Amino acid sequence: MKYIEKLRNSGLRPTKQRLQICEVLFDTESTFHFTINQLEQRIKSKIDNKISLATIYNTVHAFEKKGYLKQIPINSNQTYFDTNVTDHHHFYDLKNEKLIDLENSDVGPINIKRKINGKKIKSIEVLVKLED
Amino acid sequence: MKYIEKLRNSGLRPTKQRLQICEVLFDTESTFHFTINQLEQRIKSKIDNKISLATIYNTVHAFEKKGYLKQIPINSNQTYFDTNVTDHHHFYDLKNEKLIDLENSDVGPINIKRKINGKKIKSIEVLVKLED
DNA sequence: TTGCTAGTTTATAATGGTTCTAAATAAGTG
DNA sequence: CACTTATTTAGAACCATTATAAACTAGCAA
Ligand SMILES: [Mn+2]
Ligand SMILES: [Mn+2]
Ligand SMILES: [Zn+2]
Ligand SMILES: [Zn+2]
Repeated sequence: MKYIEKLRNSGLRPTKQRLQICEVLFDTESTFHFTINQLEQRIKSKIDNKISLATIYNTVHAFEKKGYLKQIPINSNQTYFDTNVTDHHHFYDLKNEKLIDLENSDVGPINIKRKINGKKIKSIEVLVKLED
Repeated sequence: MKYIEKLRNSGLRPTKQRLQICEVLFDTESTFHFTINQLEQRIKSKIDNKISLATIYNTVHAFEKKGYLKQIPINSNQTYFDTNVTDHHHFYDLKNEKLIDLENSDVGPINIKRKINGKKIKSIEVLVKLED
C-alpha cells in the first residue's frame, strides 16, 4: 500500500477508511475537483464497505490541513476541493457548475504591487467565470 | 429621495424598506464589504423600524441581480457582498476575515489566453489571501 | 377616491451542508 | 496482552439561506 507511509509521515494513522479515500482521491489519471457529496458518491461506487459521512468530512479536512487537498474559493452552497494542489487558477462554468483548471501559462504572472503592513501573501487565486 | 427613481427604473417598487436599505448601502463615504448578518446589524443601528431578515435577503438578492451589489467568491460560511460593483480584486485577511479592495493598477492586466468553446468570460476575479 | 392587481413584506418553517457529540472501535507501543 | 490515544460512527445540533403563505402596499385605472 503506497499511501501507508505517506499517512504515517504526516502523523495520520493509516486506517482502512483513509487508505480507501486516498485511492479514490489520488489513484486517478488526472486531478479533479469535487464537493463532499460528489466524493461520497464516488466512494460508494468504488468500495464495498461503508464510510460514514463524518469520516469523509474528517478525512478531507485532515488532508487539506496536510496540504494534500486544496479548497477552491467560489460562491456555492457546497465547498469545492481540488486534488491538484499546485498553484493554479480556474475557469468556473456557471451553467454546468463545473471547474476547469487553468495553467499558469494561460493566465500569465500576476504581480501584486500593493503591500499590507505586517501581512504576507499566502496565495493568489484567479477565478474566471464563464457564461454562454 | 434620490433612490426612488433608481429603483423605479430597475422595475423595483420603491418601498420604505428598500429605500432605507439603499441609504445604509449607498449613502456612504466609501464602498464596503458585508455579510447579511453585518448588514442586518447596520440596519438595526441606523433605522428605527424593523426590517425582517427575509426582506434583507430579498433586497440584497434583488440588488445583486440588478447589478447594484456584487457577490465576492470566497470560502466562508457566510456570503460576502460588495457595494463596489466596478471590476476589481481583493485581499483577504485570513486572520481578521476582512476583505480589502485592490485597484486594478495594483494587480495589472490579466489576459486569459485559453478559450473554452462556446463560452465567454463573464468576470475575472483575483483573490489574494494574506497571513501574518 | 376607490377598487383591483401584481409586487412586497413578514413571521415562521423548512432545507441542507457542515460541525459536534459521545460511545464504540482500531492503531500504536512496550 | 494491556494500555493509551486516535479514529470512526450514527445521530443530533447548528446555522446560513431559502421557501411558504398570509398580510400588506404601490401603482394604476375606472
Ligand atoms: Mn475546511
Ligand atoms: Mn444570491
Ligand atoms: Zn484545479
Ligand atoms: Zn471590493
